[in-house]
Amino acid sequence: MNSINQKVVTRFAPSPTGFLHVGGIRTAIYSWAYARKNNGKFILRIEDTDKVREVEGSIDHIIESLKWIGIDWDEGPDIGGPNAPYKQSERLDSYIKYAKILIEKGLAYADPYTEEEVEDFRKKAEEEKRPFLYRDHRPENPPAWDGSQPLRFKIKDIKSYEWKDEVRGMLKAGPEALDDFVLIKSDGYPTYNFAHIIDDLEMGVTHVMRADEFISSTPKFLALYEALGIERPLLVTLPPIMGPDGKKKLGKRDGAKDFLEYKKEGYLPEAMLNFLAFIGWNPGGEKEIFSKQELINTFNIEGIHISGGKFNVEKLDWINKEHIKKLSPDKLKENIFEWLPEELQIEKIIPIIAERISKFSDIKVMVESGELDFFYKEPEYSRDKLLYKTTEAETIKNNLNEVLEALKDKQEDHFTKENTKNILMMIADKKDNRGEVLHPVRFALSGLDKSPDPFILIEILGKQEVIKRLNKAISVL
RNA sequence: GGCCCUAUCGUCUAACGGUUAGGACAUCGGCUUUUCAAGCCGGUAAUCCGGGUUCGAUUCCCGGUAGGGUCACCA
Repeated sequence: MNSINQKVVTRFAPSPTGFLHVGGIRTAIYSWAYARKNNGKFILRIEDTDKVREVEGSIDHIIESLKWIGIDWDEGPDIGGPNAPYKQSERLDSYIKYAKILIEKGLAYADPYTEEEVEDFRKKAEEEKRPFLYRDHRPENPPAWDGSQPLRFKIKDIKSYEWKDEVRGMLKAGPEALDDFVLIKSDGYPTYNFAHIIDDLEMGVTHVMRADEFISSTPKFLALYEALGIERPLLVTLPPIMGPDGKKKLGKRDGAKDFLEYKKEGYLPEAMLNFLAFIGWNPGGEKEIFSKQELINTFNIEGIHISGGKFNVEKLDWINKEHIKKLSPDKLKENIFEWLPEELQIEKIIPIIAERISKFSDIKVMVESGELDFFYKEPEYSRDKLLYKTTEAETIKNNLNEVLEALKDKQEDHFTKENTKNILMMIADKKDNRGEVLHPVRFALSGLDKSPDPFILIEILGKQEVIKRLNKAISVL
């Protein structure tokens, strides 16, 4: 077992079969956060042993996804490291080396069957509602392995296993979980089952964090560790992230999208980090908004959950909003301007937009719905709307005139939110109904049923535009 | 079907034998500078069922039920 003083080494090992979705990202977050918390090492390794399913460009896409959310690694395919290479397809010599050791020990043998024959065994087992076990068909005198057949691991001791999982506690499995699995495929590449064990060994990985679908194959891994006489890393099983129905594990098939889509939708990477970390882990307190550094400082294995959690978009939006609020003025401006059309890039509107969005793509919706038009376009006035809940055009007209009178002699720099609020409220409070002052002013300036309050509108539009619009509105009445 | 795992408000969760079962999101209601948003205040809402163990079970054990994972020359 690993001594307590050993430096923590974790890894994230995706296969380049397309994009990463939130499930993969979260696994990466935990491994990374744990390594950072313990001043350990985090490795990125690419498990590209399935050449058929490999998708061109995946590695770059994976790296881009991880970098966006703020995960960094100490060793990896892009930056190298003492255990290079970090792509399994380039580590074939290692697998062959260990395969030969197993052959010599009489613990690995060539599989003489064709794929079709094995497939028939499987189908038969399935029809009989039995689990498929290759070892039921284990050949008595297998040929010498020449690399053209699959090399299988020979399980010498078919027994029950019991092991400790750092999250689940003691886990067990019957002998049915053990089978002669393929070590090296007929194309010369190793299987995941074999390769990851060799790599973890050579790279000194101390904690293997992965989702719970690997629990059932753990006895096979355990048998392999025994056969090789090697110390195993600590096993940390992560709970699944469930799909929208809350039942099935989230997968690409049921809506799991490319993680980078969240970037396109205008989510903040630190919000994604915060949100994802909290599906399946909780530090125990009531604090929910965590910065990257706080997350690293707080992360622990004890807080990892056993059962799965659902991906809740409403909660994500809330967390994102909380992170937007924490943005520095410069950062906020930078982010918001990125989403605004040229003519709307007015610094003064940033606070208004910021309080109305939960993610930056909401700005796009606001722009498209014309909600922001009044900042640079004179509104079209409707008499009915100006009248609001009264039918007394004279009253409204008088009120608007009163406001106009109060404002027109003020200096330009007097047109602040605070000042105009005092002026307007003083006028409004004299009336029976404050809305008969506030609403027409707001509408005269924005032309919208729903808009920010009249005071901030005055500040943003400035003296000249305010006077102009008030006059125009009065002329309609 | 075999093996394995899981089970607290609608959702994410706190509780590590003793709490009026707490918080957050969502929802509902109220307040403010009578719109909208935001903000603030408040409400509704949960221990899957049945047995044990115990003075006492959300918590420990067993069974049921429901859900999930896995049974590839995929990872």
